[in-house]
Amino acid sequence: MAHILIVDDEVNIRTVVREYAEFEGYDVTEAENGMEAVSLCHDNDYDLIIMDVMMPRLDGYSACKEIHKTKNIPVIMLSARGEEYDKLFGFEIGVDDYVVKPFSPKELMARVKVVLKRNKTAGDANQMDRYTFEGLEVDISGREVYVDGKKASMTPKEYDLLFYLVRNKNIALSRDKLLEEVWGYDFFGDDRTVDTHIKMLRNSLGEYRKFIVTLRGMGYKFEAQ
Amino acid sequence: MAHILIVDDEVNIRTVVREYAEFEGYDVTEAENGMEAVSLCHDNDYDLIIMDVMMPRLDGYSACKEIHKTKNIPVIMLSARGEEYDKLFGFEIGVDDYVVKPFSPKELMARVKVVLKRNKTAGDANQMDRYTFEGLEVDISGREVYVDGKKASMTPKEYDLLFYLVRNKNIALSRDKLLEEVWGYDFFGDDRTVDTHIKMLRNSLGEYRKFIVTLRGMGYKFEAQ
DNA sequence: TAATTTCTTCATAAATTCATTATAGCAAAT
DNA sequence: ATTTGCTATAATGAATTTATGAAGAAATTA
Repeated sequence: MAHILIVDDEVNIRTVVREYAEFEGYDVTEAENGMEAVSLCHDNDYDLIIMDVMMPRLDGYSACKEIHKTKNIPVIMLSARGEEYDKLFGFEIGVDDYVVKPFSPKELMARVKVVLKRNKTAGDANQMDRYTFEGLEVDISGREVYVDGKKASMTPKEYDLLFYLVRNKNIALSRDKLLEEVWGYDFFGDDRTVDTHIKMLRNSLGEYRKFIVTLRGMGYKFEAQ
Repeated sequence: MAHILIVDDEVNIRTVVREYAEFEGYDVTEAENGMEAVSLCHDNDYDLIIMDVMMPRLDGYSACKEIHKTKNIPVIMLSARGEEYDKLFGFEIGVDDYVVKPFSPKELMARVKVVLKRNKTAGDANQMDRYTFEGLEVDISGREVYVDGKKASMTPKEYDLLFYLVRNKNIALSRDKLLEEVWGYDFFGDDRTVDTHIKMLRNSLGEYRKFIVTLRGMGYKFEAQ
């Protein structure tokens, strides 16, 4: 069943939403503010976020933007009446729906249902994830890479490694982390294996090898945008 | 550009919405009640319907149900405050969004934008059921395949496999994914079964076998256009 | 039930890719 | 400037993966 993250600084709101959501059969996790939500999303996968706009530490919009940098999770915003400008703005940055406070939990649940259903069918087959960095195009769903418009042919490990790096762009990744995520938790080989594959990947990327940065004493990072 | 049908018995509302919609670049048609809307939808194709709930002759919900019997057009409902039961009910019968009267035209336009965008990506796949790739014709609804105009006779699994590949063309598909989607979740056989059927499918496709690409270490992909 | 078609598994050869090692090269610290 | 530790690269044998043909099992049809 779907896992929902509820982000609000008022414990009463969290509790009410949690109760209704759990009654509907969803798993629920709570966060007190945007900062906590971002951190939780970094380490976990949620299917939907219900988030207040006004919160201490990090507001709902900023948190939404931050989370969407790395993950594509639908968001329902809880906002006070009369924040129309924010509404227009919010749809732009990837908010899926708004519920105005004070809200009816029933209506909120109806909207949760709709948003989840919508994203289920969308994400199933045709969720395109395609990235462009200057002349480098990385089409993860199509498992294709173009260097200056020309298709690069790479080995499986090169694809897997590049896709993982791109998905986690601008995040430092240790060799251990890469081995665990790209090779699998059951791989107990040499650290240097990563180096070799980074080398081959760099060759495949030509001038765009520059996006793969060596973090001396640490690992690697895909640095772009 | 998108064509919008506005259904409301109050001419002032229709006019305001029309002006904002046309400013955004949409084509607009008006209807006075549900009956008229149903009749218009019977003869024309609209991309979105904005419809009031309360109308003489035929109310919004009934009209929505009636229209959805034959066409899959997204609907935004205009409703008065405090119609919560209706909201829950509406999501069930295929209403995409609600806007509460009195509404801000700006907000309405923001929601129009979201709903259209959502349905653009979703509706794309559902309509087309016949594909042509050079001399290869794939008629999914007719369950027929033509190679250079000549009907190819294939086994059930070959059809199912090809249709799934074509429906998800340019998307990398793992053997597990194919087994799950084409064979069913209750198939617990060998991975290599896919290979064998790919082989037979390729033979059936003759020169157009080229569209089925092997993704080493991963699976297969139908690559075309 | 028998005949026919289709499906799945298995074995093998060919092709590709991988992990490791050794060595050279580079960067930071002393 | 030298040392130390880390990274880049090339080479190679091992391992993995795919294509294919064949055969028995299963399902469908007559």
